[in-house]
Amino acid sequence: MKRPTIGDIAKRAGVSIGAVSYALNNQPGVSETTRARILAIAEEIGWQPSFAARSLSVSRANAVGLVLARPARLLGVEPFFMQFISGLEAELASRSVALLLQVVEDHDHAIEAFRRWWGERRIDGVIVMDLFHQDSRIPVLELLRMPAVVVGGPEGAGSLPCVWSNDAAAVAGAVDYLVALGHRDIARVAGLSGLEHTVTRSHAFEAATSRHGLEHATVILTDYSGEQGARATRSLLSGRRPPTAIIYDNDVMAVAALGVTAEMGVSVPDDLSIIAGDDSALCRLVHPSLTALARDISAYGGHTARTLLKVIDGVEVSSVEDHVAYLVPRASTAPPRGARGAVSELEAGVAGA
Amino acid sequence: MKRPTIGDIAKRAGVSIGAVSYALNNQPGVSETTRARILAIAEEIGWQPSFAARSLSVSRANAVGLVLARPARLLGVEPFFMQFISGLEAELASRSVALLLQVVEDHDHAIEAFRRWWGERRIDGVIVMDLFHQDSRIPVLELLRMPAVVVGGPEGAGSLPCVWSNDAAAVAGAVDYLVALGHRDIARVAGLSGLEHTVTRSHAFEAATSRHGLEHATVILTDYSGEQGARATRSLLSGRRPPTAIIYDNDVMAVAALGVTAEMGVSVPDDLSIIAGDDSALCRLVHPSLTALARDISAYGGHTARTLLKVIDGVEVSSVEDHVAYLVPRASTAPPRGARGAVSELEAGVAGA
DNA sequence: CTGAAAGCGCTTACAG
DNA sequence: CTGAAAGCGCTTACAG
Repeated sequence: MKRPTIGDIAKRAGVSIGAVSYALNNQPGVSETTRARILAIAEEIGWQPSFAARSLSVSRANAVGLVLARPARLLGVEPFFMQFISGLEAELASRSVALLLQVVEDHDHAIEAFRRWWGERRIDGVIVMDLFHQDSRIPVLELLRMPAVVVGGPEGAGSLPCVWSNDAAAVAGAVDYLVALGHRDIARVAGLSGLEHTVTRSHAFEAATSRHGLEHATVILTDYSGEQGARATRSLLSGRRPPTAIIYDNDVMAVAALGVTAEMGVSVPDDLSIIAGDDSALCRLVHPSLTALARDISAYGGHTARTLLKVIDGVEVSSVEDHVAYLVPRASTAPPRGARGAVSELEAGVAGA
Repeated sequence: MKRPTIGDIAKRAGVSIGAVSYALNNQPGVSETTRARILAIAEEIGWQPSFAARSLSVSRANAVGLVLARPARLLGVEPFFMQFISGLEAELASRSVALLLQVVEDHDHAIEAFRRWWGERRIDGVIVMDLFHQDSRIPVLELLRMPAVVVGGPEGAGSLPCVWSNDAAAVAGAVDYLVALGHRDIARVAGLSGLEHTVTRSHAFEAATSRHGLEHATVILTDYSGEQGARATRSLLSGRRPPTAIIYDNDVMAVAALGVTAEMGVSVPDDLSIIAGDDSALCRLVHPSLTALARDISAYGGHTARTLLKVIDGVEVSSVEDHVAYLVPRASTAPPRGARGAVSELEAGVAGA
């Protein structure tokens, strides 16, 4: 009933354990016939390598760590994470690398987890999500010389390799689209102010709106939660000059905004156009369905996994760009009332001519 | 630059590695003074135990596995999972047990993962989610004599310990509430037909509705996705005798239903009352906010973790009951139009007397 | 191509 | 209380 070891195989095959090891690992050093015999015996007695023993010998954990530093409350509603993790995990599993997951409160605890896991040689590398501006995790990882890949960047990733998506271009594209529809009053409800990509997106938003000569380009910062998204929306719509379009930094807040418009009697998209910053099933669930900036999040996770495995294998990797998010127009965006009237008049004029 | 081992500590302290091991593990066999000296040295040179070496010696992995067998698409939108995992992980982390996460396509792949992890002694136990009726994973785990705890049950969990919540009572309570409001036509949009708790809930729904003498208690099965939730809602509302209240098996479908009612011009809660089977931030995000069956999912995860750790420690555990979900009334439920009229007449009558 | 042996970094009886 | 040694199950130079 005890689990079989290579010693048991060696005994049965009448060879040394070294030979068994070579055979099992497809190394030269055994004849094809003995290799076949050894493999057959291993199969027969149901041998499986001891993970700990192998780890100890080759000093490799075959595992990577992911430490999420967001409250469970926010992680839960945000479809992004589970989707990213799925893609990440699928790629890792295909190379028999395990994923260790930990959820912590802040970066200090994340760093503690890195230190412990790495010190124990329990993981071969980590992936860093939710990159902050001046992120305290980066210098620690650099110091530990720990294989790591940052999701986001490249600004703020320090010397660590990163997999990123051009957020600035995506935001600019969204603004361009709204302007093309005729909007002049566009606001943005952003995520956590500490996040590097919030900074990037805000800069891009400002650049794009001022390029188009828009003046009232308000930005409100939130924690990504539906509550704060709703609050920001109420405040924008109650202002002296309410925007005719709002771009949200995720889908959860955009959905919450839809609730606020219903509550305030604001019609979407007639009175207000809404763009969700992430696209998930949520955006198609609600009515009207939400125009969104879409990306294949699962593939992004897979891309990240492959990059980390390269880094662990000692391949020199710097920054890798993933696809830019693209706009998926749905029912929540349309020309603003005024502009539509203008278009109609124009059409009428043309028709009359 | 090489990582320090207990050998290094022993050399510095001028003792044997055995003594160091005893000191580090708080075992008797060393005097307090040498223990203190050894601990100080360990601290000083930044020693951390090699996870693999320790695992190999004590033959314990200090890790548990979680294999999710749902498509990423569904995992992502469902806030339940991330919340459950957070609670689970927090409890595991507090005892320095790691969580290995894998996402697979079906139960066969899940079983394969169990076999591999267990064979490699990479985990000490697993937790089984989404228990199916006649679940193929159960007999395998029983055969492997692998520590495991089932989330759900106790029906269908076989001889495995489980942590469950009384779904039947929760559903019955929801039906009672709707009936008390005056509803007589109540439908249920259920989740995956293969899931054990779908069966349990359907039985409870039938029992409750027939106890109240309701006749048109339709049940429609779905895959939990918003798409299918929306489709089921459309079909119910387009029927010859549309229900005045619908109970959904999760929150995602209830949100989707809200989209459908908007699209069809059905007013919630005037024309239709909606109850969501899970409560998450989503239910408060939308407008009208959704009445829901609420539970502390994170605590449920923690409870599950503690139970599994007990099982791993050899404690005899059978089935453990977690809290029953309770109804959180919000804006999506109200008396049906007819009944409210009736109540008004009644009041009028009373007032007139 | 094969065997005997050292080593990975711990834990734990077993003698002193 | 302490030291020397075997053992956990592998991998990998090193001789034949």
